[in-house]
Amino acid sequence: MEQIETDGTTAALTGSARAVFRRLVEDGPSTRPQIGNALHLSRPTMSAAIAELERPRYVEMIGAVQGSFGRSAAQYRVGSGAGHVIAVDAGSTHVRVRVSTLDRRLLASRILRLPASQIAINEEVSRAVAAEVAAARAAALPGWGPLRVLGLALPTRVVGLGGDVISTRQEVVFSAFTPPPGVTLVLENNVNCAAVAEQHYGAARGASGFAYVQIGLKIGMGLVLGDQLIRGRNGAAGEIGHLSFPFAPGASPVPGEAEHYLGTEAFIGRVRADWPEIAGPSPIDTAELLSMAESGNADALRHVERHASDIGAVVATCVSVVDPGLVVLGGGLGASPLLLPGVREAANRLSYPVEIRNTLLGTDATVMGIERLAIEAAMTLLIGEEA
Amino acid sequence: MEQIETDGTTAALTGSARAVFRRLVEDGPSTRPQIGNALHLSRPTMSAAIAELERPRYVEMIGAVQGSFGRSAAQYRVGSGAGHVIAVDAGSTHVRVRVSTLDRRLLASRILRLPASQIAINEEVSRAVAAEVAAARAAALPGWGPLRVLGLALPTRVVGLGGDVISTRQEVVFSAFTPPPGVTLVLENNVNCAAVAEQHYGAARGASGFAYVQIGLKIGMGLVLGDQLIRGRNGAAGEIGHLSFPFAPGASPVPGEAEHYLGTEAFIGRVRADWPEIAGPSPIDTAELLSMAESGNADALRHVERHASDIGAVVATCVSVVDPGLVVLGGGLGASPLLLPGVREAANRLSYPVEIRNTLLGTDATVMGIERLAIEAAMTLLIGEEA
DNA sequence: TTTGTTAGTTAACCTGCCTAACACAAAAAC
DNA sequence: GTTTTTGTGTTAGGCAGGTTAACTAACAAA
Repeated sequence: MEQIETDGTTAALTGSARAVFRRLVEDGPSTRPQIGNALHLSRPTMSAAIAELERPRYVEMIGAVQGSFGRSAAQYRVGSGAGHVIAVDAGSTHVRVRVSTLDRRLLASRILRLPASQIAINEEVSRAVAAEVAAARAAALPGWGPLRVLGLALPTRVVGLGGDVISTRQEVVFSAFTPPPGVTLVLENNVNCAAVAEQHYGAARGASGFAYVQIGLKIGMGLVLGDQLIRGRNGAAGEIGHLSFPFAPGASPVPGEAEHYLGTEAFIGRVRADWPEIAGPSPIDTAELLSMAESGNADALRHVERHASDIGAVVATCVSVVDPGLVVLGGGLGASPLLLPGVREAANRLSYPVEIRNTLLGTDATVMGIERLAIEAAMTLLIGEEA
Repeated sequence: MEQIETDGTTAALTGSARAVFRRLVEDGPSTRPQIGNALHLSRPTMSAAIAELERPRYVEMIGAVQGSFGRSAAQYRVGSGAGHVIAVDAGSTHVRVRVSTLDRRLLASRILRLPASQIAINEEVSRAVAAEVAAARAAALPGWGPLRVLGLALPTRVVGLGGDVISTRQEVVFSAFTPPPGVTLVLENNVNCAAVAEQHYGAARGASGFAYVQIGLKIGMGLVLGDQLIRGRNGAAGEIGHLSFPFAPGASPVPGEAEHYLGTEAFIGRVRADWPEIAGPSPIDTAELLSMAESGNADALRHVERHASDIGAVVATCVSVVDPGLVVLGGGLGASPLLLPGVREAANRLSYPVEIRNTLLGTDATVMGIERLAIEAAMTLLIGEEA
């Protein structure tokens, strides 16, 4: 009943072998005794598991580690048979690509700056993705093993097969880009990706629930509750840019108005309209406004404070709905420590106690998150049912 | 290595025995072949599992079922050794008690109407809970087996051992009520309980995620996402009464103001203030308002419509944050079909597509939900790790 | 009474882990 | 340079928890 894996499909592995493989993927190179102790596996079981995993080159020995006494221990890592993944962040200003093994050793990375900021995903972005993926694949070496999964982070809502694909613009990314056949495709919203990255590698490491709030050209949120990413029925969970606004007695709320009020365009517009002539030239964009505020400009500081307070009110709304306990601020404005105190004050004044932190990953968060999701999908392919 | 279970602690059961027991708890009496087919267990394994479960009386045979041909099949159900649970809904107007076996056979039930509507939980409620629980326990028969779990649904935030218990008032229920020693206690917010009940037995059966919105004296929400109840770091997930309000440019939002505006007190106040003198006497409470609206009174209908629209705006806020895809309306006003179209229209206009339904369980939802949670806790006690 | 069909038990086996005991390698002790 | 100490890896055997195969038991219809 031996299942010969000619291509990259699931080989029938024993439970302990799966656990060992997962451990090597998650925690990087380890010696046999380290793995055995961590997973509470006996040495014979470790021997059997390693033997199982070495046959399809899922793992490979990379050396021996000598302790103070005794025989040296063999060290293993994920092997070439496990293959690799390509992670792509198709953003509005850049296309970022990471090619990595399942244990996140970087095989190649590319960054393309788009000629102009693309407000929505379009054919230009699609062409750029096609070119970058082709370039990454052309550089492939035999030691990379098979390509298991291609992950794509998109600045749109993303719905699965059952959903209403038309209403999202997610298909536009394929207008000029044909994904390689036979490779599993993983699509995810870019803010959700950033949240995943913060959860595993960034400011939310160790938290079982938190909200990642992106504050930039658009505003959005990625929600992780009970250790799992919340996507929503229409892929719209966390679409706080779509909150209706204003919300007051007698007022007529307009859907999506929160984004128009809180996005950088409207924000910088209000700043410039309100800028006193004697204070010199008004800032041209939020980056300039931030640097003016950093150097102590009182008018700039006042506007940043005000915006932080507005963001805090939105954060408070989210806190009242899901009570995540932790909020990580990201995106162009959210990465700045200047907004942090204002958001923190407003959110805690208006709702339940919540910790607020800045991103630790910055612009790399999205591509790291889609990389993580691609690796998880590859693990499901290889050993089934990632725990 | 045989573990003799003298009291009610975990007996070391085999995996298949646990699965059989769980199946009997969840789906009620079944024959051996039914269970075996459903769980893909061979007949020898079924024999072993049943034998294991019969020794501690976790299951018992209750008869034989005859098919069209062949030998009749033995039918089993959960036995007295599995014990029972007590579920208590300590509400603001009633205290409801259900005593049931783990497979939800009702052993006893009690309803006490409180002398006056208690706006918050207090010693009066605590005394009532003590009396009702004592009465239920006094009626216990030997066939009920041991009391495994006491579940309490409370109209407060509920936090676990790690949390800030002081801020929640949840301890007030124990001011005059001492829970029976040695019995596992399960506390949960009453709206969350109602959500759990709708998820398993009511309007949200089969949905993997939805929001239960309670509209009555207070407003609140219970969130189920990815099949699990979302409680939040401070037990405040779904506390939409605590949303700050108003939320508009230049306005100063006040925390908790949403409840003051949307609760029945303020609502009926606005109705009475606005009531035209020629329309006759104004309604005294929302129940009267609803019945006037039902019989076609135009002024009553107008106010109900307006309120539905306000509720719809809050629902839209929740939909934009978590996109549950389904919202179940409950509570005194939420149970009425009159509000449904207005909420549905406003929510879908202001946010993403969302199905809106009325509760199917009404005032029983909370006690049924805490019963379910108590049973789940009892299962964890008996077989560990409820899947 | 025979026959066909379904229910349950017994026997034998398989998988996936374990412990016990032994063989092996490398530093430390002599 | 041998021997000891200590940790690494393998071999042998056992056990838990499932399987299939084959038999016995029970019951309705012919």
